[in-house]
Parts: sequence; C-alpha cells; structure tokens
Amino acid sequence: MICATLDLIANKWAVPIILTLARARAASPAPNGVPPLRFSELSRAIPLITQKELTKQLRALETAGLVGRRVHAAVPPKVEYWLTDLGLSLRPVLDELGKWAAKNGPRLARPNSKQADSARQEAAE
Amino acid sequence: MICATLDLIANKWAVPIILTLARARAASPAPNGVPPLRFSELSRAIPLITQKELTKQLRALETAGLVGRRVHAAVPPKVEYWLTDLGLSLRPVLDELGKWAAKNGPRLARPNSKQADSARQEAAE
DNA sequence: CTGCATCCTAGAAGATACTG
DNA sequence: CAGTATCTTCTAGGATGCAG
Repeated sequence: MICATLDLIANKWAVPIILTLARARAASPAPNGVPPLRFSELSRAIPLITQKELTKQLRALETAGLVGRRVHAAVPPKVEYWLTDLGLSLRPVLDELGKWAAKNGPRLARPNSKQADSARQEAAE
Repeated sequence: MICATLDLIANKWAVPIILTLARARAASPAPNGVPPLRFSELSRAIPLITQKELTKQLRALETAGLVGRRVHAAVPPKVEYWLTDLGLSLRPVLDELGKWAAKNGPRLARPNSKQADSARQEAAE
C-alpha cells in the first residue's frame, strides 16, 4: 500500500500544490484556524498548472483527506483550500525525498528517456 | 527536481523491484561483492510483472545508476542485477514513505480509484 | 471566480509471439 | 534464459470553451 501513497504524490502537480499549501500554513501565525488559499491564489502560485489539473488534484487530495475545502456561497464565488494535519504529516516524507533528490538528483541521468545508453559495459566473464 | 526522483520510483513496478533487490543485498553476507539476482529470479520474485516491464524498469533504474547489470556471455545466457550503493541510499526515503503509508494508508479513501492489486508484493516493513 | 465538459495526444502498461 | 517486437488498452495531462 506504499504504492497508494506514491500514487497520491506522484502526480505531476501534487507536490507543488502540497508545498504551496504547506508554505501558506507555515507563513501565517494563525492560532486557531489554518490560513486558507483561494483557488485563484493557488492558480497564481503555480503558474504553469491548468485549471483542470488544479481542480482534479485538489479533489484527489481532498478525497484523500490531505486538503480541506470550504465553499463560500456568494457572488463572486470563493473557494478556499488548506492543508490538513494529515497533509502536513507528509512533510517528513517530502523532506526525505527532497534530501535525496538534492544529493543525488544532479547525477540522475534522465530515467525514462529513450536515449540509447551506449556506455553499458558487457562484461564477458 | 524532486519530481525527477518521484518519476523514478513512482512507476508501478519500480518499488517492488528495488525492494526485492534490497532484500537480496541484505540477505547475504557478501563482504566484497554484492549478491546479484538473475533476471529469472527477479521475475519469479515479482510474479505479476511482465517481462517487458521488468526489462524496461531495470533499464531505467540502471540508467539512473540505482541498479547494476552484468552480462555473462555464455550459453545459457545469464544476466545479473544488483542494487548499487546509490540504489541502497533510497531506503530511508522508501522507509519514510512506508512509515507514513502504514500509519495513514488504511484511511486513504481511494484517490484515483487505483486498485492496487500488487499489494501482495509489499510485505516489506 | 470557480470549475465542469469536451476533445486530443503521448506515454504507461498488459498480452502475446518470436529470437540468439 | 533473457530478452525484443507488435498490438492494444488505459489514463495522465494539456487546450480549449461554457456555466453558475
């Protein structure tokens, strides 16, 4: 079931979204409430993401319980998202991942490229 | 670039393969050489994987430097794989991931309705 | 402002058959 | 034994446009 967790965070935009929300949570000294981000704020904070993807990922993360969502029924619409405690508990995982990536990432020869790797030695015993 | 790392291990069979090789490395007291696994041994250890997928993933992991590969030019063919030190260094990451999954995984409401039928493979904890 | 619906393409992954 | 080679299906993800 470690794969279920991976499926959760391995999507292209899941990590940026989580980190953005985590930053928002850390940036504000909200004592009793978590400072939420609006949809448009998230969209601006992650410029390259599509609205569709942002929506989809937020739904997935919400379903998993990592992200909270509140709709303010008003005009104009206002929907806020925040990282739940469960979502925040992912930080050690992401940090560990980040540590490894920082250390070994630079050396990562692109993994899934179809580049014919010529430098594979065929040891003939 | 944390995403590059994720791309590496987020593939369906990457984790089972790495864990299998890691188990092989831990299981033997090889002092100067790492105990390798043959292609067929890997295939048997991960019964549900396709040959094509096994080959593809091994190539990707090899390119990334996580897995070593040695071909013995002989009949019958014999190709051995082992986890490199770099590959082994991923363990803390996977362990952290596993810890989180063990604690919060049971509560994960299906994120993308991804039926993980490979759960049989993950007795690593 | 939010976010659903629709169409589209590239790549992941499975099944099966064949080869040195 | 250790792979390639096809063929097929499925889904992630991008590009719109429309609606409440």
